[in-house]
This record gives sequence, C-alpha cells and structure tokens, in this order.
Amino acid sequence: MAGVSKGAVSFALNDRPGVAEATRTRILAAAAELRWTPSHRARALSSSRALTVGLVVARAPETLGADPFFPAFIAGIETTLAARGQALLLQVVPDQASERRSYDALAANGRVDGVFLTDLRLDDPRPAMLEALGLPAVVIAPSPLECPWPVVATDDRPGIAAAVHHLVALGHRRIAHVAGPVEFVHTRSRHAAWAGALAASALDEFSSVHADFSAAGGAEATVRLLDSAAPPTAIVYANDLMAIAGMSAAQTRGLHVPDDLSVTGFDDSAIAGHLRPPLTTVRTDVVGWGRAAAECLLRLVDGLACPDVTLPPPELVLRSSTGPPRTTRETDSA
Amino acid sequence: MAGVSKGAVSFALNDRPGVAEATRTRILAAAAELRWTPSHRARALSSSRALTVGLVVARAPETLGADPFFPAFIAGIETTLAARGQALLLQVVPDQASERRSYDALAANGRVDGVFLTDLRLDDPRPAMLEALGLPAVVIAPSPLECPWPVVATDDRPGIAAAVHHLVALGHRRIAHVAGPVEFVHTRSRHAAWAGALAASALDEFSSVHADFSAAGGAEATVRLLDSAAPPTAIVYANDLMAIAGMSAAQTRGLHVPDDLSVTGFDDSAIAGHLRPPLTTVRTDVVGWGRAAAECLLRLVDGLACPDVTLPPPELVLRSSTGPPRTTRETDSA
DNA sequence: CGGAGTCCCTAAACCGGTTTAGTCAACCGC
DNA sequence: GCGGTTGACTAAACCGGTTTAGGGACTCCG
Repeated sequence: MAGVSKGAVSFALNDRPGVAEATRTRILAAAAELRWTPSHRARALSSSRALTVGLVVARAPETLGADPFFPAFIAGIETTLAARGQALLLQVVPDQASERRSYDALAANGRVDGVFLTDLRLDDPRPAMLEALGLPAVVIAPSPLECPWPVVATDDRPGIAAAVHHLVALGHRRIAHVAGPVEFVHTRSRHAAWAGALAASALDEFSSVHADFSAAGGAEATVRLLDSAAPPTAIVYANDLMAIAGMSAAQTRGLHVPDDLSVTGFDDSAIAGHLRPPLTTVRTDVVGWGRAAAECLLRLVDGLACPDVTLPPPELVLRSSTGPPRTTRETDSA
Repeated sequence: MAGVSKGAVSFALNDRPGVAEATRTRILAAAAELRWTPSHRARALSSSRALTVGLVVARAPETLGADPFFPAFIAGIETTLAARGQALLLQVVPDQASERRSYDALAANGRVDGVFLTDLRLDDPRPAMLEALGLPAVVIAPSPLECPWPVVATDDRPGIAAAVHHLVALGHRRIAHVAGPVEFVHTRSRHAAWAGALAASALDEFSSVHADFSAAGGAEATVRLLDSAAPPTAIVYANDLMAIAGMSAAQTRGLHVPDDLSVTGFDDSAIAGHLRPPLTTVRTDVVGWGRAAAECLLRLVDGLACPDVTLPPPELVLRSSTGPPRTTRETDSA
C-alpha cells in the first residue's frame, strides 16, 4: 500500500474529488508497481452494477452462422464497450420461450445492467417485459417506433427502394420480393419499402413470398415465383443468402442472370462481390450500428437519457446481377 | 424469510449436507414464492469465482462475419454453459497486441474463470502466458499438441485427405492447395494433410498458395495458380469463402467447373449447397466442438482434470464442383 | 484569538452471498 | 443417568471493493 487507506485508493481510482493530486499520483504509481487492478467482482457487488451488458440471440445455432449481421453487430458493440471497461454477455438460445427465461434470469440475478433487443417482432412482448423487470434496454429496429426504450435504427427502406428504382430504371416491370419471416419488424419494413417503391413508380404491387432467410428457403421461394403464371423479371431479396441461393436456382433452370432474371440482395456479405455474376446488393453499416447501440445503452445504464438514433441510410451497391430485362431488349430491337 | 438464517439458505440452495430435507423444501418453496434468486454478483465475490468464461477473438470485425466458424462455435459453447448457469464473456479485438491486453485484463480483474484459445498460431505465446497468469484455458486446435492446457481437437486432416483422394480417384494429378495465413496451426495442418494425401497417392507435392481466408484473397490466389506454367486441374481450398470466390474467378475466365477445374472447400457453410455448381466441401461439427470445449473448460475451472479430447473427424460432402478432369476424358475418349 | 469553513484523508458500514466456528437438542451406549 | 456423538441450525467473519460519517489540520475572517 502507498500509505493510505483503502477508501482513499477507491477515490483515487475513480477520479473523485477529495484526494490531493500528489496522493493520487502516488496511489496510481503504487498500483502500477504492484500490478494491481481492482477486482471486478467486488466492484460489481458494492457498486450494485454488473459492468456488463447482455445480448440474447434467439436463433438456431446453424442459422446464426449464415447471417453476417450478428458477428458484425457484436464487433461494433465491442468497440464501444472495450473502451469503457464494460463487457458483453452473450446468450444464444433456441427459441422464444428460452429467450424469455434468459431475460428473466439476467434481470433476476443481476448479471447485466442492460440488454440489446434485436430481431424485433410484431407486437413484441419484450420491451414491456423488460420494462416490468426494470432492466434497461435498447431496441434495434429498422425505424423509430412507439416503445418504452430508445430505438437505434438503420432505416433499411431507402436501400430497398433504391434497389427497386434501379430495376425500374433498367426497364423491369415485374419485380418480385422474397421477404423474411413474417413476424419480424424488419421483414415488414423491407416489404413495405418494396411495395412503396413500386407504387412510387406507378407499378402495381407484384408477387412476394415469405421465406426464412436461409439458402434453402430462398431457393424454394425463387422456384415458386418462377413457376407462377406471371414470372418476375427481377427479384428483390431481403438478404444475400436467399439472393445467392435464388440466383443459383434460377441459373440451374437455365435462366441467365441478369438477362432473364435480375437479382438484388441485402447485407453486402463478404462473398457478394465474388459470385457469378457479382451480386447487386444493399450495404448497411452494421458495425457502426452496434457501436451506436452500445453507446446508447451505456448512457441509459448510467441514468442518462438517450434519444432515439437514426443512422445513415444503407447504400445500394451496383454489381452485375442486375441488368435490363430481355423482354425490353427484344422490344427495343424489334 | 422461511424462518431460517441466511447461512441455512445458502446450504439449501447449493445442495450441501447439513440441512434437513423438510427445511430444504421449505426454503426452496419460500424462494420460489418470493421469486428470489441469489445475486450473481455476491455469489461471485464470496465464492471467488466469476461464473463466467471468456472468448477473445482477434479478428477484424469484417472478416469475423464472413467466417461461419465463430457463430457456430459460440452457439456450441452456449449450449453447455447455459445448462450450468455460466455465461460467456466475448471480446473482439483487432490485433494480437490488444489480444494480450485482453487476457491480462480478464485475468487481473477476475472477470472470468477460464478462457478458450482459438486460432492457435505457430509458437503461440498465449498458452504459456495464460499459465503464468494462472488463468485456466482450453486450446482449440486441429490436433493434440504439447501444451500446458487440455486440447480439444477436431482433426481436419482426414477431411482434406478425403478431398484429395476423391480428386485423385476422379483422375486428377495436378491438385493445388489454397491455404490460410501461414501463422495458424490449422493452416499448417491442412497444408500437411494435402501434401500427405498427395504423397500417399504417389504424387509429387503440387503448387500451393497462402491466402487470407477472404473472398478477395481466394480469388487472387486462384488466378495466380491458373496463370502458372502448369495450371492445376483441381484446387483444394482451406475454407468455403475462398473456394467460392475461386470458383467464380475461374468461371469468369471461361473455365467450366468441374470440367476444367474441380474445386473443394472447407466448412460446409450455409450457401455451399446452393451455388452453381454446388460446392464439394468438408463438414466439421463446429457446434459439437464448442460444446466439448466448454465442457472441458468447466471441468478445468472446477479443479477437475480434463484429458485431451479428439472429436470425430470431419466428413467430405460430395457435390458437383468436383468431377473428372477434361484431359482425362479426352484421353479416355481418344 | 476563536469559530467557521475547507480540504484530505481515515474508520467503518455496507453490498449479498459463502463458509467456518460454535450452539443446542436429541440420541447413543454403558 | 451421564459423558460423548451426531445432526440441524445459527452467528459472525469474510470476499474486496464503494460510500458515508467524521476527524484533524489548515486557512480565513471578524
């Protein structure tokens, strides 16, 4: 010890007033010499704070890996947390029942000070549930919404709209949509953006199919659309994985992409630019999203207010999976 | 309270002797009625255990999302941890220097009881470092090795060997390898498996290139190989992402897969079966690996011994990106 | 010169469990 | 009937910090 009481050390370490500058320096020097760091456990107990925030992900282990969202989002969260000595507690659970139990347990035994709420569903009970539990939360959603908690949003609608407008500009009229599972808010958001963009171009809403974000689901949805009475000349997918599988399914049927079918994805995943043809897709800054969400949650945990945040809109990345429809060409040449 | 002291409650909750069965039931009933759960913080402090294990991942945020390994591995870990009320503390850091600091900090402030060591490198300083820090660890590697800690291994060599033998059986003689970054143990392991399988088939070691597991790296490596004096008729890639990008790069050059070039991947990622052509690849049970690693680490943390574990070898998944080389066909038909 | 006001720092309570030492009643055998 | 065990439980110390109450020295002011 540097000749002071443990209370003084506590003051010195937390930059609180009431310690002479000289003493503070002496204490810090002693701590450095002894390679001493305050025990996280004791600090958490006495300050009644867990110094940890939680993320509960309700997805089957397999589908987790296929989605580029979570790894990037987590990386973003980490960027912010690490700088403040906080940590992320991660839980992966198989279904919604387990998800509820997870939140209950996290709140009951005080393992975390707050949580992130992702994959928001329609009429999602979680915001109210967490309010009842008194566990601070930040909601990750495609746009601000009525909610007891701050919402950190990246509006995916401009991205989808840009994709549709791009296709319309290329001459497409029959533009279908392969959406995610109905229950998600972002599914509805992307679906609405697609429909809205069609309407804005004075086109009737064309066919859409709900799939499950998986490769198999995307392929199957694509086949369904292509088999319909009026097959689309372009398909806007709600994520890259389904778009890639759909593109392959179309190619397997002998269709040429983009001549016979244009395809757009969503995510701009790592492979998107290295396919045949390279995938036109929508890129969102998921890392930045995670960073912003973490900053918001930390403010909230500290008792500060955190207004809703809306991040810059996503960007359409033009590659070669989109082009003018063959019918247009034929008309042109005829 | 159920008319007993807090010590008695502690005994009752931890199934320790010295509490009458009737009393125990009464205590548990009272706890349930009060919806009371022991405070994680207090328990961690007094029992000198963090009830948490850590995983430090040193990868750039972007590359993290591209790799199906971590999400699946984490999901496996969670399966085991959740069942025992333990939690996973995740840290994503950009480089090896930060990685060291992370381990130091985790050990110093006692946030975790043990850690997982992944992406083991040649002459990796981390096992010794953690031994010096006194922080239990479990090493995730492709095969058992000299190490102060238990090693949980999935031997990837049989998978690579199976891929090579499959290609040899198809008639390939010029089989190249696109490996991962040199520094990783699993890179060397897969490279050795490729070379060993060639030798076992009485073939000379053919060309190999180190890439970085990214799509761009895989494409570039592929072009290098195809531009060489003796281009391969088949390429064994160290992961799916590079294989997919390589396959597209070859196709873009006008090559037909598999007629002009056969391709195998590693991971069996979600898209692998939904490409054109579907990718022949090696599947490992990463979720099971995470589960086994977590079980081992928990034993270690409890002071029990944990022998090295070797999981079932990976499995070659045959799809259509591999086939007889065109030269062979010509020879056959000639 | 005495009292109020500051500034620094210490002593001790406190967070909510675990764990050791010790109390007390019932039971045992001789 | 009495010392010795045993079983069930309580009281209190303890984990390692944070935080409140308070004490001593010094300054300022009338």
